[in-house]
Amino acid sequence: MSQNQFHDHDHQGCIASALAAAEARCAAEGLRLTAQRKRVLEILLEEHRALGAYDILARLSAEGQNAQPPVAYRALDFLVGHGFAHRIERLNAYIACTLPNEGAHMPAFMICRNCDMVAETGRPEAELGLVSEAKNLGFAVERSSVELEGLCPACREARP
Amino acid sequence: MSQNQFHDHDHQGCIASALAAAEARCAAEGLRLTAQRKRVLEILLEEHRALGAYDILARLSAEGQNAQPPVAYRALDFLVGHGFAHRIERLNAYIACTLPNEGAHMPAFMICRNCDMVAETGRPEAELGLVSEAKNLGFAVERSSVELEGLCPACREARP
DNA sequence: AATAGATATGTTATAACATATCAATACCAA
DNA sequence: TTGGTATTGATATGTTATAACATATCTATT
Repeated sequence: MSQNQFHDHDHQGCIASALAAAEARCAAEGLRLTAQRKRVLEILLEEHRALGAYDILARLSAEGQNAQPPVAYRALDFLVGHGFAHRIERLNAYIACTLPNEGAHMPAFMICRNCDMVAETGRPEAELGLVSEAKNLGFAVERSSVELEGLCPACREARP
Repeated sequence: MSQNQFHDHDHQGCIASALAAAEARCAAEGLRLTAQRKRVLEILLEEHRALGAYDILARLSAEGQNAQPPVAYRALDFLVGHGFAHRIERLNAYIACTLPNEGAHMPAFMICRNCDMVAETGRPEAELGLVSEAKNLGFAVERSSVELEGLCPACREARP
Protein backbone atom coordinates (compact mmCIF):
# COMPACT_ATOMS: atom_id res chain seq x y z
CA MET A 1 0.00 0.00 0.00
CA SER A 2 2.98 2.28 -0.08
CA GLN A 3 2.62 2.78 -3.79
CA ASN A 4 0.88 5.72 -5.29
CA GLN A 5 -1.42 5.81 -8.25
CA PHE A 6 1.12 7.35 -10.57
CA HIS A 7 2.74 3.96 -10.85
CA ASP A 8 1.58 0.62 -12.07
CA HIS A 9 -0.28 -1.34 -9.51
CA ASP A 10 -2.56 -4.28 -9.15
CA HIS A 11 -5.74 -2.51 -10.03
CA GLN A 12 -8.08 -5.48 -9.68
CA GLY A 13 -6.68 -6.10 -6.25
CA CYS A 14 -6.90 -2.42 -5.49
CA ILE A 15 -10.60 -2.48 -6.33
CA ALA A 16 -11.27 -5.67 -4.44
CA SER A 17 -9.50 -4.57 -1.30
CA ALA A 18 -11.17 -1.18 -1.25
CA LEU A 19 -14.54 -2.81 -1.66
CA ALA A 20 -13.78 -5.32 1.06
CA ALA A 21 -12.62 -2.55 3.35
CA ALA A 22 -15.84 -0.63 2.74
CA GLU A 23 -17.97 -3.69 3.42
CA ALA A 24 -16.06 -4.47 6.57
CA ARG A 25 -16.35 -0.97 7.90
CA CYS A 26 -20.05 -0.72 7.08
CA ALA A 27 -20.64 -3.99 8.88
CA ALA A 28 -18.66 -2.80 11.87
CA GLU A 29 -20.41 0.56 12.07
CA GLY A 30 -23.89 -0.51 11.14
CA LEU A 31 -23.89 1.38 7.86
CA ARG A 32 -25.90 0.07 4.97
CA LEU A 33 -23.83 -0.45 1.87
CA THR A 34 -26.86 -1.07 -0.30
CA ALA A 35 -26.73 -2.36 -3.84
CA GLN A 36 -26.87 1.14 -5.32
CA ARG A 37 -24.20 2.51 -3.07
CA LYS A 38 -21.96 -0.46 -3.66
CA ARG A 39 -22.43 -0.24 -7.40
CA VAL A 40 -21.53 3.46 -7.43
CA LEU A 41 -18.46 2.76 -5.33
CA GLU A 42 -17.44 0.02 -7.76
CA ILE A 43 -17.85 2.39 -10.68
CA LEU A 44 -15.64 4.94 -8.95
CA LEU A 45 -13.07 2.32 -8.06
CA GLU A 46 -12.74 1.24 -11.64
CA GLU A 47 -10.57 4.23 -12.34
CA HIS A 48 -8.19 6.65 -10.76
CA ARG A 49 -10.01 9.54 -12.30
CA ALA A 50 -12.81 11.60 -10.91
CA LEU A 51 -16.24 10.93 -12.35
CA GLY A 52 -19.05 13.44 -12.47
CA ALA A 53 -22.45 12.49 -11.12
CA TYR A 54 -23.78 12.41 -14.65
CA ASP A 55 -20.98 10.10 -15.76
CA ILE A 56 -22.12 7.70 -13.09
CA LEU A 57 -25.72 8.10 -14.15
CA ALA A 58 -24.74 7.26 -17.70
CA ARG A 59 -23.13 4.03 -16.58
CA LEU A 60 -26.11 3.07 -14.49
CA SER A 61 -28.37 3.79 -17.45
CA ALA A 62 -26.16 1.68 -19.69
CA GLU A 63 -26.79 -1.16 -17.28
CA GLY A 64 -30.50 -0.84 -17.84
CA GLN A 65 -31.33 1.20 -14.79
CA ASN A 66 -33.38 4.32 -15.46
CA ALA A 67 -31.34 6.40 -13.07
CA GLN A 68 -32.24 10.00 -12.34
CA PRO A 69 -29.85 12.55 -10.81
CA PRO A 70 -30.84 12.07 -7.18
CA VAL A 71 -29.87 8.42 -7.45
CA ALA A 72 -26.27 9.34 -8.10
CA TYR A 73 -26.16 12.21 -5.66
CA ARG A 74 -27.63 10.17 -2.82
CA ALA A 75 -25.15 7.38 -3.29
CA LEU A 76 -22.31 9.88 -3.54
CA ASP A 77 -23.49 11.70 -0.41
CA PHE A 78 -23.33 8.45 1.48
CA LEU A 79 -19.93 7.48 0.13
CA VAL A 80 -18.40 10.91 0.68
CA GLY A 81 -20.08 11.34 4.05
CA HIS A 82 -18.48 8.18 5.34
CA GLY A 83 -15.12 8.65 3.71
CA PHE A 84 -15.40 5.96 1.04
CA ALA A 85 -15.08 8.59 -1.65
CA HIS A 86 -14.04 12.21 -1.97
CA ARG A 87 -15.39 15.12 -3.88
CA ILE A 88 -12.91 16.96 -6.10
CA GLU A 89 -14.17 20.53 -5.95
CA ARG A 90 -12.10 21.70 -8.84
CA LEU A 91 -13.72 19.17 -11.16
CA ASN A 92 -17.18 18.92 -9.63
CA ALA A 93 -16.50 15.24 -9.60
CA TYR A 94 -15.97 12.29 -7.31
CA ILE A 95 -13.29 9.71 -6.73
CA ALA A 96 -12.99 6.61 -4.60
CA CYS A 97 -10.81 6.96 -1.53
CA THR A 98 -7.52 5.19 -2.00
CA LEU A 99 -6.53 5.37 1.65
CA PRO A 100 -9.52 3.66 3.21
CA ASN A 101 -7.48 2.26 6.03
CA GLU A 102 -6.60 5.65 7.40
CA GLY A 103 -10.09 6.37 8.63
CA ALA A 104 -11.09 10.01 8.68
CA HIS A 105 -8.32 11.99 7.10
CA MET A 106 -7.59 15.25 5.37
CA PRO A 107 -6.48 14.22 1.94
CA ALA A 108 -4.73 16.23 -0.72
CA PHE A 109 -5.26 15.59 -4.40
CA MET A 110 -3.01 16.01 -7.37
CA ILE A 111 -4.99 16.57 -10.54
CA CYS A 112 -3.34 16.22 -13.93
CA ARG A 113 -4.66 18.91 -16.24
CA ASN A 114 -3.70 16.84 -19.25
CA CYS A 115 -4.99 13.34 -18.59
CA ASP A 116 -7.37 14.07 -15.70
CA MET A 117 -5.76 11.49 -13.49
CA VAL A 118 -6.27 12.19 -9.82
CA ALA A 119 -3.95 10.92 -7.12
CA GLU A 120 -4.62 11.11 -3.43
CA THR A 121 -1.96 11.61 -0.84
CA GLY A 122 -1.86 12.14 2.87
CA ARG A 123 -0.13 15.28 4.05
CA PRO A 124 0.83 14.93 7.68
CA GLU A 125 3.03 17.95 8.16
CA ALA A 126 1.28 20.34 5.82
CA GLU A 127 -1.99 19.50 7.48
CA LEU A 128 -0.66 20.45 10.85
CA GLY A 129 0.72 23.72 9.57
CA LEU A 130 -2.52 24.81 7.96
CA VAL A 131 -4.78 23.83 10.77
CA SER A 132 -2.62 25.43 13.41
CA GLU A 133 -2.30 28.59 11.37
CA ALA A 134 -6.08 28.77 11.16
CA LYS A 135 -6.36 28.10 14.87
CA ASN A 136 -4.08 31.03 15.58
CA LEU A 137 -6.56 33.22 13.76
CA GLY A 138 -9.41 31.81 15.80
CA PHE A 139 -10.84 29.73 12.99
CA ALA A 140 -11.94 26.19 13.81
CA VAL A 141 -11.29 23.93 10.84
CA GLU A 142 -13.83 21.18 10.33
CA ARG A 143 -13.17 20.12 6.77
CA SER A 144 -10.48 20.83 4.27
CA SER A 145 -10.04 20.66 0.56
CA VAL A 146 -6.53 20.68 -0.83
CA GLU A 147 -6.18 20.26 -4.55
CA LEU A 148 -3.06 20.69 -6.64
CA GLU A 149 -3.34 21.04 -10.38
CA GLY A 150 -0.46 20.36 -12.70
CA LEU A 151 1.14 17.64 -14.78
CA CYS A 152 1.52 14.04 -13.67
CA PRO A 153 4.80 12.20 -14.32
CA ALA A 154 3.59 10.50 -17.49
CA CYS A 155 2.27 13.70 -19.04
CA ARG A 156 5.41 15.60 -18.11
CA GLU A 157 7.46 13.20 -20.14
CA ALA A 158 5.04 13.12 -23.02
CA ARG A 159 5.10 16.88 -23.48
CA PRO A 160 8.37 18.07 -22.04
CA MET B 1 -1.89 45.23 6.32
CA SER B 2 -0.97 42.67 8.93
CA GLN B 3 -4.57 42.41 10.01
CA ASN B 4 -6.84 39.69 8.83
CA GLN B 5 -10.44 39.94 7.81
CA PHE B 6 -11.74 38.31 10.94
CA HIS B 7 -11.13 41.57 12.73
CA ASP B 8 -12.43 45.05 12.28
CA HIS B 9 -10.61 46.98 9.70
CA ASP B 10 -10.88 50.11 7.61
CA HIS B 11 -13.04 48.64 4.92
CA GLN B 12 -13.36 51.74 2.77
CA GLY B 13 -9.62 52.07 2.80
CA CYS B 14 -9.29 48.37 2.12
CA ILE B 15 -11.45 48.79 -0.98
CA ALA B 16 -9.70 51.92 -2.16
CA SER B 17 -6.23 50.53 -1.78
CA ALA B 18 -7.08 47.26 -3.51
CA LEU B 19 -8.60 49.18 -6.38
CA ALA B 20 -5.61 51.48 -6.59
CA ALA B 21 -3.26 48.51 -6.55
CA ALA B 22 -5.20 46.90 -9.38
CA GLU B 23 -5.13 50.06 -11.46
CA ALA B 24 -1.44 50.52 -10.87
CA ARG B 25 -0.60 47.00 -11.83
CA CYS B 26 -2.78 47.07 -14.92
CA ALA B 27 -1.10 50.27 -16.01
CA ALA B 28 2.32 48.78 -15.39
CA GLU B 29 1.59 45.57 -17.25
CA GLY B 30 -0.51 46.96 -20.06
CA LEU B 31 -3.68 45.23 -18.88
CA ARG B 32 -7.00 46.85 -19.56
CA LEU B 33 -9.04 47.37 -16.43
CA THR B 34 -12.15 48.32 -18.34
CA ALA B 35 -15.26 49.82 -16.78
CA GLN B 36 -16.96 46.43 -16.54
CA ARG B 37 -13.99 44.72 -15.01
CA LYS B 38 -13.45 47.52 -12.58
CA ARG B 39 -17.10 47.54 -11.58
CA VAL B 40 -17.07 43.80 -10.93
CA LEU B 41 -13.92 44.14 -8.87
CA GLU B 42 -15.57 46.91 -6.86
CA ILE B 43 -18.58 44.73 -6.24
CA LEU B 44 -16.36 41.93 -5.01
CA LEU B 45 -14.36 44.28 -2.84
CA GLU B 46 -17.46 45.52 -1.11
CA GLU B 47 -17.54 42.40 0.99
CA HIS B 48 -15.36 39.73 2.46
CA ARG B 49 -17.69 37.08 1.24
CA ALA B 50 -17.62 35.15 -1.96
CA LEU B 51 -20.18 36.15 -4.56
CA GLY B 52 -21.55 33.88 -7.23
CA ALA B 53 -21.50 35.03 -10.83
CA TYR B 54 -25.25 35.40 -10.70
CA ASP B 55 -25.05 37.54 -7.56
CA ILE B 56 -22.84 39.88 -9.51
CA LEU B 57 -25.21 39.84 -12.46
CA ALA B 58 -28.05 40.76 -10.13
CA ARG B 59 -26.15 43.81 -8.91
CA LEU B 60 -25.28 44.90 -12.41
CA SER B 61 -28.90 44.52 -13.40
CA ALA B 62 -29.98 46.56 -10.40
CA GLU B 63 -27.78 49.32 -11.74
CA GLY B 64 -29.72 49.32 -14.97
CA GLN B 65 -27.38 47.20 -17.01
CA ASN B 66 -28.97 44.31 -18.87
CA ALA B 67 -26.24 41.91 -17.89
CA GLN B 68 -26.20 38.37 -19.20
CA PRO B 69 -24.05 35.55 -17.77
CA PRO B 70 -21.07 36.01 -20.10
CA VAL B 71 -20.65 39.56 -18.85
CA ALA B 72 -19.93 38.37 -15.34
CA TYR B 73 -17.87 35.37 -16.36
CA ARG B 74 -15.67 37.40 -18.69
CA ALA B 75 -14.91 39.97 -16.06
CA LEU B 76 -14.27 37.25 -13.49
CA ASP B 77 -11.97 35.39 -15.87
CA PHE B 78 -9.93 38.52 -16.27
CA LEU B 79 -9.80 39.26 -12.56
CA VAL B 80 -8.99 35.70 -11.55
CA GLY B 81 -6.53 35.25 -14.40
CA HIS B 82 -4.50 38.19 -13.26
CA GLY B 83 -4.78 37.55 -9.57
CA PHE B 84 -7.14 40.37 -8.65
CA ALA B 85 -9.71 37.86 -7.48
CA HIS B 86 -9.88 34.20 -6.59
CA ARG B 87 -12.38 31.49 -7.24
CA ILE B 88 -13.62 29.58 -4.20
CA GLU B 89 -14.20 26.11 -5.58
CA ARG B 90 -16.19 24.92 -2.63
CA LEU B 91 -18.75 27.68 -3.13
CA ASN B 92 -18.64 28.12 -6.89
CA ALA B 93 -18.08 31.74 -6.08
CA TYR B 94 -15.54 34.51 -6.30
CA ILE B 95 -13.80 36.85 -3.93
CA ALA B 96 -11.50 39.82 -4.30
CA CYS B 97 -7.87 39.16 -3.49
CA THR B 98 -6.93 40.71 -0.18
CA LEU B 99 -3.20 40.29 -0.66
CA PRO B 100 -2.75 42.14 -3.94
CA ASN B 101 0.73 43.23 -3.04
CA GLU B 102 2.07 39.72 -2.93
CA GLY B 103 1.83 39.21 -6.66
CA ALA B 104 1.21 35.64 -7.77
CA HIS B 105 0.68 33.55 -4.70
CA MET B 106 -0.89 30.35 -3.52
CA PRO B 107 -3.56 31.45 -1.14
CA ALA B 108 -5.52 29.46 1.39
CA PHE B 109 -9.08 30.31 2.31
CA MET B 110 -11.01 29.88 5.50
CA ILE B 111 -14.72 29.61 4.86
CA CYS B 112 -17.19 29.99 7.68
CA ARG B 113 -20.02 27.55 7.21
CA ASN B 114 -22.29 29.66 9.34
CA CYS B 115 -21.92 33.23 8.08
CA ASP B 116 -20.20 32.51 4.75
CA MET B 117 -17.36 34.86 5.51
CA VAL B 118 -14.21 34.01 3.61
CA ALA B 119 -10.75 35.00 4.78
CA GLU B 120 -7.61 34.69 2.74
CA THR B 121 -4.25 33.86 4.18
CA GLY B 122 -0.83 33.14 2.86
CA ARG B 123 0.72 29.84 3.86
CA PRO B 124 4.43 29.95 3.39
CA GLU B 125 5.52 26.78 5.16
CA ALA B 126 2.54 24.61 4.34
CA GLU B 127 2.87 25.57 0.71
CA LEU B 128 6.44 24.40 0.61
CA GLY B 129 5.57 21.11 2.21
CA LEU B 130 2.80 20.30 -0.22
CA VAL B 131 4.61 21.33 -3.34
CA SER B 132 7.75 19.46 -2.43
CA GLU B 133 5.77 16.36 -1.51
CA ALA B 134 4.17 16.48 -4.94
CA LYS B 135 7.53 17.00 -6.56
CA ASN B 136 8.85 13.89 -4.87
CA LEU B 137 6.07 11.95 -6.58
CA GLY B 138 7.01 13.48 -9.92
CA PHE B 139 4.01 15.78 -10.08
CA ALA B 140 4.59 19.35 -11.25
CA VAL B 141 2.25 21.70 -9.41
CA GLU B 142 0.99 24.63 -11.43
CA ARG B 143 -1.97 25.82 -9.41
CA SER B 144 -3.33 25.03 -6.02
CA SER B 145 -6.59 25.35 -4.21
CA VAL B 146 -6.61 25.17 -0.44
CA GLU B 147 -9.89 25.74 1.29
CA LEU B 148 -10.68 25.18 4.94
CA GLU B 149 -14.27 25.03 6.09
CA GLY B 150 -15.27 25.61 9.67
CA LEU B 151 -16.39 28.30 12.07
CA CYS B 152 -14.97 31.80 12.16
CA PRO B 153 -14.20 33.44 15.51
CA ALA B 154 -17.46 35.37 15.69
CA CYS B 155 -19.62 32.36 14.92
CA ARG B 156 -17.70 30.18 17.35
CA GLU B 157 -18.63 32.54 20.15
CA ALA B 158 -22.21 32.94 19.00
CA ARG B 159 -22.87 29.18 19.04
CA PRO B 160 -20.41 27.66 21.45
C1' DA C 1 -47.40 -11.54 12.12
C1' DA C 2 -48.83 -6.92 12.73
C1' DT C 3 -47.47 -2.34 13.44
C1' DA C 4 -44.71 1.81 13.61
C1' DG C 5 -40.61 4.33 12.86
C1' DA C 6 -36.66 5.09 10.28
C1' DT C 7 -34.11 4.74 6.20
C1' DA C 8 -33.70 4.32 1.29
C1' DT C 9 -35.45 4.72 -3.47
C1' DG C 10 -38.32 6.37 -7.52
C1' DT C 11 -39.81 10.31 -10.12
C1' DT C 12 -40.70 14.91 -11.76
C1' DA C 13 -39.46 19.39 -11.96
C1' DT C 14 -36.44 23.13 -11.43
C1' DA C 15 -32.57 25.78 -9.45
C1' DA C 16 -27.85 27.16 -9.90
C1' DC C 17 -23.62 27.50 -12.36
C1' DA C 18 -21.10 27.89 -16.80
C1' DT C 19 -19.89 28.09 -21.82
C1' DA C 20 -20.41 28.20 -27.10
C1' DT C 21 -21.23 31.05 -30.81
C1' DC C 22 -21.55 34.87 -33.67
C1' DA C 23 -22.21 39.68 -34.65
C1' DA C 24 -21.05 44.40 -33.44
C1' DT C 25 -18.04 47.76 -31.58
C1' DA C 26 -13.97 49.87 -29.48
C1' DC C 27 -9.02 50.25 -29.09
C1' DC C 28 -4.54 50.90 -30.79
C1' DA C 29 -0.44 50.28 -33.49
C1' DA C 30 1.49 50.51 -38.21
C1' DT D 1 -7.06 55.36 -42.00
C1' DT D 2 -6.71 51.03 -42.08
C1' DG D 3 -6.30 46.58 -40.42
C1' DG D 4 -5.76 43.53 -36.57
C1' DT D 5 -6.86 42.42 -31.79
C1' DA D 6 -9.55 42.73 -27.73
C1' DT D 7 -13.84 43.58 -25.76
C1' DT D 8 -18.80 43.70 -25.51
C1' DG D 9 -23.74 42.43 -26.73
C1' DA D 10 -26.99 38.96 -27.28
C1' DT D 11 -29.07 34.38 -27.79
C1' DA D 12 -28.96 29.77 -26.92
C1' DT D 13 -27.49 25.83 -24.69
C1' DG D 14 -24.79 22.76 -21.66
C1' DT D 15 -23.68 21.05 -17.02
C1' DT D 16 -24.15 20.29 -12.13
C1' DA D 17 -27.15 19.99 -8.13
C1' DT D 18 -31.34 20.04 -5.23
C1' DA D 19 -36.37 20.52 -3.89
C1' DA D 20 -40.42 18.14 -3.26
C1' DC D 21 -43.28 14.42 -2.79
C1' DA D 22 -44.61 9.57 -3.28
C1' DT D 23 -43.40 4.79 -2.51
C1' DA D 24 -40.81 0.93 -0.98
C1' DT D 25 -37.89 -1.55 2.21
C1' DC D 26 -35.78 -2.60 6.45
C1' DT D 27 -35.76 -3.03 11.78
C1' DA D 28 -37.41 -3.41 16.08
C1' DT D 29 -41.07 -4.06 19.14
C1' DT D 30 -45.49 -5.78 20.54
